[in-house]
Amino acid sequence: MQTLVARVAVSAAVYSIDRPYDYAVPPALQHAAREGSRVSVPFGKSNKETNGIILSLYSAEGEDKRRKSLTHVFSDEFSLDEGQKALALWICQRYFCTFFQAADALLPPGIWTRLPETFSLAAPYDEGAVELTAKKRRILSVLDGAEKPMTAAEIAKESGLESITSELRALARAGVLDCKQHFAPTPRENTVRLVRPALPQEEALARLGGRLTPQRRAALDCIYSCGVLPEKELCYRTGVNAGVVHALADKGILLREDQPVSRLSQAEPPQDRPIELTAEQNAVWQGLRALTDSGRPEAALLYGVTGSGKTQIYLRLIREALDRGKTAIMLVPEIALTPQTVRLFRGQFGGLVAVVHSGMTDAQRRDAYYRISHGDARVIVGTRTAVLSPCKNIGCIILDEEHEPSYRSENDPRYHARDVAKYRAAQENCLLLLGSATPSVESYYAAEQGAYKLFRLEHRFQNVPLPQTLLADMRGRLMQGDPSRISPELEQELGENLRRGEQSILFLNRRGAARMAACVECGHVPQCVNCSVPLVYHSRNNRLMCHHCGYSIPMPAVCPACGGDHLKLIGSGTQRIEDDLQDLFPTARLIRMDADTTEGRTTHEALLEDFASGKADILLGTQMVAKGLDFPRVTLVGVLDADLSLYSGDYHAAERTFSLLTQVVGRAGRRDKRGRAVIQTYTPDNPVIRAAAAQDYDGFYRGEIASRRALQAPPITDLFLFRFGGGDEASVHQASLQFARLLRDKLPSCPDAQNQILGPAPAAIAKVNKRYYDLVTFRGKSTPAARRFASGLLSKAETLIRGALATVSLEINPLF
DNA sequence: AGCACGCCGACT
DNA sequence: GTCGGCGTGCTC
Repeated sequence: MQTLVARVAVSAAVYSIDRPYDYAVPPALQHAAREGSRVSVPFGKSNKETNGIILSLYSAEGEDKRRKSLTHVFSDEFSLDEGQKALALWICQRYFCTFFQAADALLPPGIWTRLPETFSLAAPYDEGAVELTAKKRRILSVLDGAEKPMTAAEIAKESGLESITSELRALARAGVLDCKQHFAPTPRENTVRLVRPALPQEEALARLGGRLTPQRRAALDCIYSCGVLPEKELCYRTGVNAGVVHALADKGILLREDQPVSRLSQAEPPQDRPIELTAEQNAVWQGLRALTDSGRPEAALLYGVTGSGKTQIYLRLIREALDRGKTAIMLVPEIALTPQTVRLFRGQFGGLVAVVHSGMTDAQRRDAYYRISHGDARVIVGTRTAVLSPCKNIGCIILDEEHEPSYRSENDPRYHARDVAKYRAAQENCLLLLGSATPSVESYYAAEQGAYKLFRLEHRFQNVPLPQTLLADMRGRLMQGDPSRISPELEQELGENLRRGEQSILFLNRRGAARMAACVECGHVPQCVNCSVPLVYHSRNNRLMCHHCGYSIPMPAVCPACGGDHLKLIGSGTQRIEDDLQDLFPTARLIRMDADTTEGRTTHEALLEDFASGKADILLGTQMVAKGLDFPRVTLVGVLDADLSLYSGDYHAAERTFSLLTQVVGRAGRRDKRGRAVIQTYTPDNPVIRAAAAQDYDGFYRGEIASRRALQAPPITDLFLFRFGGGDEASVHQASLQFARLLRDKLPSCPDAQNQILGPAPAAIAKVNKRYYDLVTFRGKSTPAARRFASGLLSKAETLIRGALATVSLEINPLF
């Protein structure tokens, strides 16, 4: 006897048991089940209904007793194709997650909706089939009195019992209860109801004759002058009720149709505006063009100083990909995905653009997914998640500001958009272009090694000179007990700018610079009860808040430890600097922008607009003022606490600081005016600070790569980091210790690894959200063999720690 | 005997 | 991760 069997990747399978599981396809589902289909299957001893994806189908002879059957096949629209399957496989191997986790990341959200299982008595039931505990009797009596099937939650509520799932499962297995799983239909595409005339106007009027009421007349007048309108719009414009429109449609005078929202934007045609290039840009473009013509996978790094016009080259590349009938992916950092950016690409490529980012609603993301997978959208503009888009036939993938940390996912799977892009470009034989004014050390190293072709744009647009930079030494002031955060150098420059009516930006390097409360008497610093970090003062609500978990307390009047009234705020928040500035320059108009003052994107945008239109003299803020908009009238930039981000202890610290400072300083001066920058620092001799002040990337890179080599840090070698986490510090510690011992035994047999183990050590922030973290690391080259070895160890670690109330994950070259 | 808890193996 | 089976050991 022949049975159709599906090999399924199952969502409930954890890493150490992640493999395809075989299920019989019941006849009723055989028409729907395909390779790539999303399904529901029973899994585990309790046969819990679990999501899955069919990897392949085959026919088998005879029966296999152990084989269970598919329960349900989800709608076809969001099934995985071959390319996505290969990508998911690559992701789960590279980022140490299950196949299902990887595959799910490629699909839009909200497509797995299932209703809770319901239970009912299987009448008549056999009393002798199970031994009935008091709990089970209670459950049966509740169900006996019920009119319709109940969910577990309803039964629990009705019976007053807790944790009844195991009883319900036992009763279902014994055949006493019927367990039913229901599936909600997958949400359809968002649609708009459009209305258009079905007849010529005279004919319509004739047909209505005397029944042409004023309302009908208004609706018809409107629709005949507009042609097509959304029904809502028609009602809105004419003030008629939707019933009137329905009546006209029933009489065959109007046609109503549902149009997917996603198709509407296609109405906008591509602009085909000429993309002008300077001589230097053109040279780069010709070089890249040669790469796209090669028909092989190619990768290039475009190192171009701020304002050198990288975007023009991106537009040209995308245009060229479209002309060849291909698609293009344009990735930008989270902070840069502003309405302006979207407008730029829409202006050029019109309705061919799909925007993809994680802030969109589920329905919006499904629409975008639909348009991309159907080939309606061919230019994908978005943040890191856009690199997972279901586009086919890719002509080029571009990462702007490739060094940005937002390309790294912080949730499982913890992929890096740059690496995924590299894989996809290789699969598609297309060009990967990485652009940056401060390339990541990794990428520049790869370019040096010849893995990437390197292109440079050395000249700023219209040859605007780089700002003149001044380092302000803060050390002396600190020792003299001068608490002011504004150096005399900066004060003087600010004063000058105000006199001349020019704008200034002050950038506060917030990393570690937040305002904490500390008792001057006993030294106590209020900490978060969940996370091992100091609480940060927020002036908005006068509370101390945790930036990791959101815990907060009102600002205490007295020291919670010693009861003294000397609890003071230390560190410098933007609020405090705002006060200082207001004291120094009482007439200056200030805009302060940080997490306190800007809730949500719109206020943020509005503040920047205000500043751009000259409604303020000084913009003061954190990270968010560093990037994004160009302000042509800004001629002075000040950086406060430049070095604070240098000492956070991970190997990315110097790189992050350099790129931040370079970008901020690059904001100053445009067109006709040479800008000035003042960098306030406590370590003016630090080579990273000096290189940033001089806008000297090459100098920075040479120093940094030497120090990475000395430290044996990436990209010279790779770090395999196992992270153990759990609520109980002791058991996390025990687990990581036990694992480190295991690793010591096994590591000598690992190909491409150095036989040296780091840790277990507590993570830099050891406790986050009531969870403790321990790290165990080894160094090696991230080769397929080494990754297989590490994967095996992760599985072992997972089984090792079971019951320890701990979890373990593995990352290569993570952020700490 | 009756059950709570921890450990262990299995998951198609 | 989650369940069920089984042993241990405590309690009525």
